Parts: sequence; structure tokens; C-alpha cells
Amino acid sequence: MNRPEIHTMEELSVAIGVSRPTLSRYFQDPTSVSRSSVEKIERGLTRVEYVPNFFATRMNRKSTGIIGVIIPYLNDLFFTQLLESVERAAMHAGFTVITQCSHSDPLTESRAVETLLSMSVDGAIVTPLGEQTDLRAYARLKAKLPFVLMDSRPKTLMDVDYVGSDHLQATGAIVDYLCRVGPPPVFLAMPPGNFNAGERERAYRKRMTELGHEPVVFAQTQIDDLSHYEEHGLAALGAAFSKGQYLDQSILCVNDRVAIGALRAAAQYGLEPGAQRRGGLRIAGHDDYPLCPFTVPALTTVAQNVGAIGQAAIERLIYKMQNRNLPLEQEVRLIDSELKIRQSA
Amino acid sequence: MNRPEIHTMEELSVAIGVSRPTLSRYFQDPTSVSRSSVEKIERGLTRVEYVPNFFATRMNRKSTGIIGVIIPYLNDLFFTQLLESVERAAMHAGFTVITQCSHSDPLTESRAVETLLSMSVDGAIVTPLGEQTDLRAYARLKAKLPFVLMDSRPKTLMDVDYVGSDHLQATGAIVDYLCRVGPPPVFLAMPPGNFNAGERERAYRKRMTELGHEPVVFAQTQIDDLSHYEEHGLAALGAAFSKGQYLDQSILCVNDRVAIGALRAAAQYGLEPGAQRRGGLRIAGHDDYPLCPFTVPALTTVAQNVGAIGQAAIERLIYKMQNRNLPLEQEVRLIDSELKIRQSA
DNA sequence: AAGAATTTTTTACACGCGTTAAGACTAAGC
DNA sequence: GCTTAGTCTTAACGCGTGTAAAAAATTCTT
Repeated sequence: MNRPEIHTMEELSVAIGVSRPTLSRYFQDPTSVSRSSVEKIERGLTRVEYVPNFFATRMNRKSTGIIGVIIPYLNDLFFTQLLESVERAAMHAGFTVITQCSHSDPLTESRAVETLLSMSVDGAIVTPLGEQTDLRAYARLKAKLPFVLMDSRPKTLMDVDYVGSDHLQATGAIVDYLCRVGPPPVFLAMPPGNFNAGERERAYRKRMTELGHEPVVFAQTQIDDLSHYEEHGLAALGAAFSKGQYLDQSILCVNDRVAIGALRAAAQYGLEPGAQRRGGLRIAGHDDYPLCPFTVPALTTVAQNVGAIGQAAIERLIYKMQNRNLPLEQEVRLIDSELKIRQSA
Repeated sequence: MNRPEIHTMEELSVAIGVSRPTLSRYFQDPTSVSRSSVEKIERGLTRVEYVPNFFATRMNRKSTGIIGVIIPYLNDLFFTQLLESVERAAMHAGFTVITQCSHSDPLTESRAVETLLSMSVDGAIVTPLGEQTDLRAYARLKAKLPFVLMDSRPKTLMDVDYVGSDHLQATGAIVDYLCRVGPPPVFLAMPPGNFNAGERERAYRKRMTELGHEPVVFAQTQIDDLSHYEEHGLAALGAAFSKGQYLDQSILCVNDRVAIGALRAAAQYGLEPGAQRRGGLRIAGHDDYPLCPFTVPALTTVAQNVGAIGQAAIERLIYKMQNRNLPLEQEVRLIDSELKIRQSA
């Protein structure tokens, strides 16, 4: 079953008996070639081992057919869900996706930008690291190719297309719910540095004020590595409990990973958060991390619409790619989240 | 701050005042150029906007400097940890990493293989989907370039280099532990289809037999989608509990995600698994999923040494790439896992 | 200062394919 | 049989860079 290996289109053309330009057109768009040739070529391809050279095909085209994606890190199921949704949408639209991960490191992130630029991708979808992000890299991206920010955006890049969740809607919804079923919630935040965490905190304060309640935010912790969300939640809430605080309050966590740490803290203090229980402690999260239905108790949260965010980002990017000449206005697309009421609140 | 854009090395050479071949050598290896030229070039590069064309640079080289990675899906923190470790090791060794995700789909997986082949990657590290994998794609990979399987391997590809965990050691260690602190464990397995799940089940049976115990395996569930591990664990153990089975047994789960579902089932039945508790129910997992320390109760498990696996895979791959002419013998590298005793068992 | 050693420039070809223009061929339509 | 449109082949150039050989320039040695 060892078919002869063929390395160039030239060789292939003599092997099949079709001219090279015809082959070239066939590989780019089979419908641009007559039916009889298509059959001839496809019959030939079964007898022979050949894959077109990726670099050579992309180098000499006006458009490379590649969409670049940069995500900050992988060890978070929220980003992997987002990435999956983006890759699916891009592949569906016929693009090759090149994903680069920053691995929480600004230098790696800058290198990722350079890689995408050097590959002349048609466009890029980027979720920045956070405040450590090297903005010069983004400035170069913006100057050279269509790109859209996804999920979070630095304050210094507010003039770029953006697709993400509507924090006012999402946080508002869960604040409303918590106020409906119990005392006004306390907010378990993150130390400053994370864009979305800040946005959510602001959204919390805003909604609480609108409802006539006093916002209460706490985030004290000794955890230095900000990527250890669960530890942060555990430490911060544990510290509060140890001072006798919030033992019978509603606690809204800035995201589900922090909430998972918070659930753990509650368990350590023998508390069982949940609307059904006496005692009054409630814990809610934000994001609908895939494990939420399986925590003990199952975590009440707000589900970001990951599928819609990824798809909208790709749609907008493709639109920009197809209209590079036109002077487009900035588009900010905020997507609604959905309340997921489970047991913990 | 807008530096003039330069698109080709030719232009760059006139802008800087250095010949193009010298620039070419500089970009590939700055030490191959005299100090004075290096300084001249680097001074020039600060005044000008230029990135070498990725495709053009790779097309005409004997080695592309790219390592391809294929992973089955992203929505599992174990794979993302593994991927991170591989990418880190590869980047450290000076390679560009191109990662392709199969998204649980054999067709996407085959396409990923084609993509890597068409990019003439120097080598590939692959974690196959499972039994649905299209083995022809792998046969082509094997024929054309150095590659090593990681984490799991199809029975039909046993002659390929492999790096993964030593299931006998890992499962043996947790079986031993469970037998030491309580009754011999029951094994909560997966429906057939997943290589590692099968290996672990066999390892469990073997160790139990060696210890003189009767192995007991159960995996009944209505869950059709095998990727929903937590649901499977919840459903299977829930069903057992509802029949009054295993309520005071030790339960070894095939992996941590199943164990998280099992913990949930226990909670639903008002049971609190853990060595410290009365009642006898114990639940243990396998993998050391990053959330294990934060489950309620914290999950006792066996930690796969993800860092070592990724690094060993890259090391072996690079060795094979550097010795493509030599007829190398197959190498199977099994790495030890470490018991993580927490609360659940 | 002359010669040797190193580095750079010049020149030219290569990589594999995209792309174009001109001509040759084929299958219709009259 | 002829024209016409559609499709193909031939021939040639281009993409941006790698790479090799020879000539030129620079630096180092003695």
C-alpha cells in the first residue's frame, strides 16, 4: 500500500497528466476546473502521495487564509472553551487557525504577535494577558492587520473592535437574584490587575448602589500569583471567616474559580452554603465553569455565552478582512450572560 | 513613533547598508556575523519596522525549526497542562510550536496531520483521540517524519516511540494505599474506548489479584458522550448507591473528572467520603487535576508527572530529529506518578 | 608593510507554487 | 464545415528568502 511520494506540483502534473497551473487552480478551488479534469486529478491523487507545500502556497497569495489567535493561558477551562468556539467558527469559514498561547508571560505574548505578523495572517483574534501586556506589540498588530479583542481589553486599547460579555447585564442579573433571595451580597474580588475582575467589581458596585444597598468588597489575600484563583478564594474567604465575618451573608465571587476556593473555605468552617439551607451563607460565582454542576454544593453562577462570543469575534474579524479598504467604525459587541441557579445560592 | 515599514530583506539591506546574505545569516544565527555587523544591523533595526517572512524563511531550509503538536481536545485541564509543558520545553529548545487540536473529531484530527505534513514540521508529538482515530493518517506521519506518541497510544501503533505514565506503578500505588487504610477498593471504570482507561482498569485488576483481593469493576451508565466524565461518574456511582451498593466501600475512579462526579454523587446521598470519617466510604481519583485540592472533600489521587512527560517527549523527539539517518530502536518511556493523599480517601 | 585570515559583497541559482498571457485544443451551436 | 465559447497547455515571471561560489574588502599577524 506504499504509494509513490511526490514532492512538487510539477512532478504531480506529469504523473497525472494535467498541467501545473490547472493543478494549482484545482487545489485552490476545485470548481474552477472542468468536471473531467477534476475526476482525472482525483483519480490520480489516490495513486500518489502528495500534499501541497503549506509555505509555498501561502507565500505568493494575496491572502494567506490564516487566522491567528492569541490566548493568555491554557490552564483555565473558560479560555479553552472560548478557543474551541473560535477555532470551530474559523474552520467552518474555511480558514486555517494558528493558535499561540502566551503562557502568562508578556515576552511570550510579544513573540506570539511577531509570529503572527511574520506569517502574514489575514487577521487576528486576541485575548490580552492583562496589565503586563506589552502594548507596543498590539500597536503593531493594529497598524498592520485586522484584529479584534476578545473577552477583555486593556484601557489603553479602547479604540479596537471588541467582543465580550456585558458585565453590567451579567453581574446585574446575579446581584438582583441574590438580593431577591437573601441579604445584599458581599463581593469577593481580585487584587487589581485583571481587566474583567475590575469591570465586574464596578458592575457590582453600580448595581448595588442602584438598588440602594451599600457595596462591600473584599480581596485581602497573601497569594502572590494572581493566576491561582482558587487559592485566592480559599484564602480570602477563610481569612474573613476566621474573623467571624460574612458567615451568614451572600458572597458573590468575581469568577467561578475563586468561588470554588470559597466553597472550600466554607466546607473547612463546616458551613454549607445554599438557598435551601438554614444559616444564610450563600456563594455564587461567575462564568459557568464546566465543573459548576458538580461542585458540592453545585455552584450558582452566571454563564458567559462562550459560543456566541467566539462566533461573533470570528464574524466581525472576517467582515473586517473583507473590507480592509473601507474605513470601518469601531464595533463593540457585548453579549448577554445567563443566570444558572443551582444550589450554592 | 511611526517607523518606516520595510517588507523585504532586500529593502532592509539598502536601508541598513549591509548586504542581504549577511542579513540572512544574522537572522538565522547572529553569532555567524562579526560583532561590528551585528551592532550595525541592530542599530538599523530600531529605526525600521521589519519582520522576516515566516514562509519564505522556512521554505528553503533543510529544517523548518517547527515542532507540531496534536492534542485530542482542550476542555480538559490535564491535556492543557501537558500541552503547556510541551510548548515550554520546545520553545526553550528554540523551536516554533504549531499546535493543532482535534476537537474530539477524527476528521479534524486527520486534517491536523495533513496540516503538519504540509508544513514540513521537523517532528511531531501526538496524543491520539482514541479508538476513533484514523490510523492511516498516523501511518503517513510515521513514514514521513519523526514523531512520538504522548499520554496514550492505540494498540495498533505499539511500535512507535511513546512517553506516558506507568499505569502499573501509578494505579498500583493508589491501590496499595487504599488497601492499607480500608477495604480493598472497587474500580469505577469507563465504557471501553479510551486507551488509558483500559490500561488503568487492567492495572487495577492486576494489583488486586497480586494482593489476593477480588477485583470489582463497574461502569454502568446511560451517558452516551464519553467526554462527559463528570456526568459519567455521577450517574454510575449514583446508580450504585441507589441499589445500596458500595455505600461504605473504597472507590477508585479511573480519573479525577470521574471522581469529581463521584464526589457529587456521594454528596447527593448525604455521604461524606474520607479517611477521617466514620462510615467507610472513600473516593480516590487519578491524575491530580488542578482542582483536586479544592473539591469538597479534597480529592486523594495519583499525580501524573505532567512536566516530566512533556519534557521527555520533546527530548526524545529532538534526539530523533537529530539522528534521522540512524536506524533507532523504539523507545518507550514510562514515568512514575506520585500519590497525593488528601481527604477523600 | 606584506601576507594571511577573516568577513563581507556580488552574483546567481534555488525553493515550490501563484499568476498571467498567448496559443492550442475541445465541445458545442449554426 | 465554420465560428464561438470554454478549458487547457505552454512558457515565463514573480514571491521573499536560503545558499553557494567567487571576488572584494577588512582585519589581523609577523
